[in-house]
Amino acid sequence: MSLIFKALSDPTRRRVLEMLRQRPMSAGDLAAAFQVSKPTMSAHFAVLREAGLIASEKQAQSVIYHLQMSVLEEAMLGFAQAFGWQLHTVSKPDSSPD
Amino acid sequence: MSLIFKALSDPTRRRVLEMLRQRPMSAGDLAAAFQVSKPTMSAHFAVLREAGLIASEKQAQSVIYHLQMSVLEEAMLGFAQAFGWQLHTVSKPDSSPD
DNA sequence: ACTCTATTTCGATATTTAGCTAAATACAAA
DNA sequence: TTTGTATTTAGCTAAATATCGAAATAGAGT
Repeated sequence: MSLIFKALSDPTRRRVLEMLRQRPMSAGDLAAAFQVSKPTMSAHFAVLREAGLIASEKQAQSVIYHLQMSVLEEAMLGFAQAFGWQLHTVSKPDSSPD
Repeated sequence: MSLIFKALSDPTRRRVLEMLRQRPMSAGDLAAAFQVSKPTMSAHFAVLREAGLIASEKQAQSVIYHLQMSVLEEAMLGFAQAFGWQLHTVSKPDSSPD
């Protein structure tokens, strides 16, 4: 729980999660969306990975990250419960029409 | 949002919030529930206060802290929304019968 | 075997954090 | 006004974090 909240305490990392909610993305594509250096972004990815919030697969030269929605959801669920709230899924974001 | 998640990233501070969900408590009573020194607890209170999660009134010698439930709730609500969840209040804890 | 691209690791520095003890403050009470 | 109780501030250390540029690694393509 601490690792997850720590990961969420940085706005860059929260935005990464929101971006990954739309679709999986490569480290480079994600990094391009922010002002900081790639090594810094790589460190942010590591924090998110260690919290279990994202996972990656290698694809050719690229590393593709994707959100581990269930981990985020269970953490929020547990926390919400402790404060007398209930959490439920409303919708997934639109996927691009094909 | 960052201040709130930062505040929540420490287990001591999360437990303080849970205790204050039951009832307002003095700094000393709260501190007595943990192993760490009172100055350390005071620093934790400061972090929670700066995040807006708790507030205090002076009462004689004591400082009574209470949870700012609405701040916590709005933060969670906003975050939940960004991930397609909905949050709603289920119950308040039992107050002592009189 | 090179070379290019993508990403991470390394090494450095600066800042923040959590913890402590000792000292200061605030207020009550004697 | 001195004493006692509650809490915070000050000053410190050790550990963790965020950031960078440079170097290392991994794969693909030539």
